Amino acid sequence: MEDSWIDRFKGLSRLPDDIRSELEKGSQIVSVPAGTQIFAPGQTADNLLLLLEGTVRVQQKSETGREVFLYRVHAGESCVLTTACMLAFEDYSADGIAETDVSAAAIPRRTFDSLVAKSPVFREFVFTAYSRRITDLFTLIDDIVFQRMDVRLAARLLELADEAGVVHATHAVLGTELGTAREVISRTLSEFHRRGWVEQSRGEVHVTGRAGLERLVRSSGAQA
Amino acid sequence: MEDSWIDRFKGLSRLPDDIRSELEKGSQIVSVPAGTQIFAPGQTADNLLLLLEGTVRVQQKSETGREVFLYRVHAGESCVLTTACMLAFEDYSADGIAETDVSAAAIPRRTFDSLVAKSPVFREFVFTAYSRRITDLFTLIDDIVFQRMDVRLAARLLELADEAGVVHATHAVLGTELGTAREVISRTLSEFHRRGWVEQSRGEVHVTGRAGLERLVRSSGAQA
DNA sequence: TATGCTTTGGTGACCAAGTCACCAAGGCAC
DNA sequence: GTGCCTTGGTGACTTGGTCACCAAAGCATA
Repeated sequence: MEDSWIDRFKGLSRLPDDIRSELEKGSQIVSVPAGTQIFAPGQTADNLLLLLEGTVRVQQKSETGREVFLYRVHAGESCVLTTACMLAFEDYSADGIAETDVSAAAIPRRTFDSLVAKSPVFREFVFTAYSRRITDLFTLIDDIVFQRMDVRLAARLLELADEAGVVHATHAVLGTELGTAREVISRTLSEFHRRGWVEQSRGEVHVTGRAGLERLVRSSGAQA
Repeated sequence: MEDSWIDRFKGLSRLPDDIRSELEKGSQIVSVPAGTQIFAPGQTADNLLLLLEGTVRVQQKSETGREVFLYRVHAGESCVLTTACMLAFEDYSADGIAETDVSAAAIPRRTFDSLVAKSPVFREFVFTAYSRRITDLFTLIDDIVFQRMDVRLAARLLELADEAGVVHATHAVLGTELGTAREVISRTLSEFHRRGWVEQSRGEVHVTGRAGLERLVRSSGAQA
């Protein structure tokens, strides 16, 4: 019991024993390969997913066919917004895609509902996750409206770079992430290159001047 | 009992009698004048508000000092996103301002928590409200990223016009509503005027050619 | 290995929108 | 009335998004 996945979630470790075991028995661990569509518009979500490994990218298809990146769910977080739709029996308008191989604890509607009813700790966990997600959305809107593209791109590069400082993404992908066009990414990256902050090769960007990017991000009164 | 405010909320009318009376006894009707700040960042929300009369505008102050309009709560709806913060004991990052005189049923945290625990119908009400709000935010992001300003302004004018077709708002206010600059509103309105769709006077816009605005909105594959 | 297709990235021209600086007219307080 | 503040208008300029291309890199396969 003491090695349960439950302990990977800060808000859940305080659960009393009876609730813990109901949660463990009433849920199951699932694994899906990278690229899997985890949920999609028009398809009712039946499970709340708590991510154990990997990342899930949540985006929305616009009426015009293009896509907007909304947020990314990391290990230790939950796809909590789907719960609204689970309990409301409404369709979700965004889709979620496994960016890497993913494993997660899947809590079916029945278990979820029962835990929300029984456990104040579980309720707090769920609403805290909500609150964080919603705040993130607010910040996203703020960024889109007021922040310059070069600052947003710099921040995103720093966020996506691996230990070696390499970002594995095409210009087109970076474009969708930031809700802009590929050309804009190309132009901005050329500018970053000119300043000696990045090197480019096909499908990846090497961050060579973290400090410069960081200075740019900080200079715009930005946070995180 | 049959004239209770509860019946103004579709999702609540199915509440069983014991829950209904708990809700009525555990909440109170409050009224505030137009312009009141109903909740603000850094101030914990203590009540879930169910709006009976009036409208509340929810916006966020950005780091740069400017404001982004997020959404508007109408009579018959709830400021449900504040519940996330109520139960998560976290601060809300947006502020809510009464646009008109407002009356609302205020449900304190204690009552809210107890109802969520006891009543599946109440849970569904809450999560449905969430789901709608979140979907709205997604649509907003989509609009901001992909929709042209003239289309967005046209849609907003149609939405804000009273029965006489008059919108009471300065260019600056319309600017914040759409997350753009006053100048852009001025220019776009001049263009609408040139096309005979609106007349302007200080602090208000008269919609004289609904059909034209509607055509513009429809032409861009927009909904609602 | 040559041939062609697809993916990725680069570029110039153009348009839409945000920013800046400034001015003019309307309304209000005194 | 006089001055002040709010509201709206305008031109010049920058940033970002769109469109139409093209070139180079990778890949399949004949």
